[in-house]
Amino acid sequence: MTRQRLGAEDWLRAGLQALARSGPSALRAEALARDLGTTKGSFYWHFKDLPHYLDRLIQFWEERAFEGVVARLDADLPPRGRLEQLCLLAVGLRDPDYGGAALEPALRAWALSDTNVAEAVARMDARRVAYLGDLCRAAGIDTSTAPAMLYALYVGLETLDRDDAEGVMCAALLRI
Amino acid sequence: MTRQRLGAEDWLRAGLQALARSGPSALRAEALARDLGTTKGSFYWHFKDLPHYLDRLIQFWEERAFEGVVARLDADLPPRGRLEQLCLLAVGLRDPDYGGAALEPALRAWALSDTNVAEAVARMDARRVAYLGDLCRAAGIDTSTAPAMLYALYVGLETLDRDDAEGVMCAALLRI
DNA sequence: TCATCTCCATACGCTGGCGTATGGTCTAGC
DNA sequence: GCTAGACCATACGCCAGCGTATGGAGATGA
Repeated sequence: MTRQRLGAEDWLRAGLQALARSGPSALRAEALARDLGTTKGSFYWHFKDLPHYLDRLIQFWEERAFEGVVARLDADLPPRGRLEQLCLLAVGLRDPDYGGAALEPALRAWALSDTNVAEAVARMDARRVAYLGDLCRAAGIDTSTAPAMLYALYVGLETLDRDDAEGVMCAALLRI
Repeated sequence: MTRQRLGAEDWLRAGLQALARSGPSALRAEALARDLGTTKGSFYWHFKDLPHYLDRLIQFWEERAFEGVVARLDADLPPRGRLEQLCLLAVGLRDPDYGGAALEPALRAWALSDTNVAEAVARMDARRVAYLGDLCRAAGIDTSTAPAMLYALYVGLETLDRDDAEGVMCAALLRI
């Protein structure tokens, strides 16, 4: 049973889930209200209007999508170990509370029609590739293509949502 | 100067371009009519309604997205050469008439809210991975992960639309 | 008990896009 | 030139979703 009274964060979580489930067109006040079993009266209490909500939603994602994975890494692992752990965590981890595996593909789709989203996604990509670059450098791996390759592979595996994603990532890591 | 009289195919090409440029929400009769410098009177002459148009659009893409690349391969190249040529062509080729690099990410986004699209994309993925598998087998490459890896890498590079996509794909091919 | 504040429900006007109806324009064939 | 058919413009009714206004329920403190 869900809580009776909702907070802004409930609406944001519901937004990410709806985005992952049905794409950007699901981000509408009345549809989200149906998902949450309430009415848009609550929505417009917590958020000024739809654009403000969407801004908060991107921000909500951006605050979690990087730290959420990196925070799980073992700090006492050597660089190469952390790199491998990161890659396998990324393709394996799926938090259904925040949309699961389909979230980021949907976000990238949303980015096509919203400049703010496009900028947030670009920032996130740059941040992640830079972090992969740091790990590769520390592990003595050539950084000319490896970070971009690992990240593209991650994005592709996430998009395709294949069952053998971990196996494929593993095979790639063995060849680097 | 564009033609005065439009055919169904003009609407389909415009649809793929709009999809790539602005995402699935751009697939509306009146918006497409604006893009083509006409009115929706023409749209509803060529198509019964929006769902029929969208079905034709998926079909239009599905008929071209596989053959369009494979037809460009040199038949007299050895298997490994064809494999490499295919991968580099795929990440390099961009036909702006059919939406360019952003098309397929947008299609995958659209698939989130439309079962028919999801099925078409899944068919296409399976077909391409199977073809990569054939090439790998013929080239004596282990097929347990290589086809899926190359394809995921392709999807990721296409999604990220990086300038160094060819270089990254090249590096991956050298390690297979 | 009562007042107050937080949060939600409902009703309303507004806009934008869908699909239809109807009439206009262009072109081919005669 | 005329006619028929292919193609497009415009106007209309309809509906879904936005944002607002207003009232009501539930908790909390005096």
